[in-house]
Amino acid sequence: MTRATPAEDACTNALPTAALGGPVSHAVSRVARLHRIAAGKVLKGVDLYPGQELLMMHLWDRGAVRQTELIRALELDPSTVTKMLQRLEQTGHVRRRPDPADRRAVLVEATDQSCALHTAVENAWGSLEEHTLAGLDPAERTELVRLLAKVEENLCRETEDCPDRRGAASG
Amino acid sequence: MTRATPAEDACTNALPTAALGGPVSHAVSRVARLHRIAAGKVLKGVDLYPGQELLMMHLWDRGAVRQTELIRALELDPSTVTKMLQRLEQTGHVRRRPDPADRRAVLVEATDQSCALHTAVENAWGSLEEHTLAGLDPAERTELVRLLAKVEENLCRETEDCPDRRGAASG
DNA sequence: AGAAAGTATGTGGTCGGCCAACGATCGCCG
DNA sequence: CGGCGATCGTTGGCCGACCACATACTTTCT
Repeated sequence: MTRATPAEDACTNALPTAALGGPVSHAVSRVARLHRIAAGKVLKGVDLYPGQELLMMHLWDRGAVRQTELIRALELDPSTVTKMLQRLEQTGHVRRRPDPADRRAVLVEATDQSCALHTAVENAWGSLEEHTLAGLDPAERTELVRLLAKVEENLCRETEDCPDRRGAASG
Repeated sequence: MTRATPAEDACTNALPTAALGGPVSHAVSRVARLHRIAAGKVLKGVDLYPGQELLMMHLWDRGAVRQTELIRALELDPSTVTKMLQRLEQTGHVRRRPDPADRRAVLVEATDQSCALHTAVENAWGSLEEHTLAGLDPAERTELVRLLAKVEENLCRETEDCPDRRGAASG
């Protein structure tokens, strides 16, 4: 009677009510957690914590930006970004300077030191992705992305949190 | 060039390098975060924080258990469970008493008060699941679960964290 | 029995992440 | 020019989650 999907059979040995009532919810949490742990391990080598790499990538990608920009791009809480930046600054990955054009704002940019990690991080990120998707053929990968995107949109609608209704794509 | 999948187009307006280098990793983090937020909102009504509901569900499902059992079932760090339990105890959802059979261990069980929430939580969890999967037909849902399970297994292998090689499924 | 190994749990510290509330600016409008 | 709402960022508090380390008890082995 303890039949389960292959992965569940491999990683757990009982299906609590939670799994029956919400298999996807359950799976998402677990996958996310495992993924974060895996990311943490990979990132350890470059002195970054999971979550920080996304921020750094954005910085490497766009150069000096305001925190607001990061907040929007990463879709995180402002306070979260502030604190991440504080630590990142302290570890020398990031530099912050006041925006001459707007004294409320702060411009953030990656330090040269951190730029040295750029490639390493992207490689790590890439191999993590590859590891995550091991055993999935291209069609399955595409499908997974598609389904995940649909789910994301559903949840996005719920939280009503994504600042999309502003036509920012046009500019 | 700003082509993106529908959901990304709906929730973000630019694809950083991160998204290109690891679309699935990216999607998983975001879906998980949004899902957690959604769960948080739903759970607010029952005085629980996201994460706690899984623990409670296990308790409702299995009655009095040891922390070890919870740790194994939820696949969390022991210290995490300890702290969750401390808070849960303080909010009156859970009771802890020493295990007479093993004085190292502690037996945890849901309080009567918390049992009143049982149904509410399961309903909430169910509707969250439904909301998450809105617009996905049964075949897509199955496929999503299947792919997620595969991914989970991949990551599980990496972290080498899942205590599966012990034949506990018999019990 | 007594030491060594193993198990169950707790502590302290660090992070990411959220919310609520606050100080500082900028901008618009009267 | 002066006020007032919107915007940018920060602080404090709290939670989940990790790790490393410490403690208490059990089991096993000599």
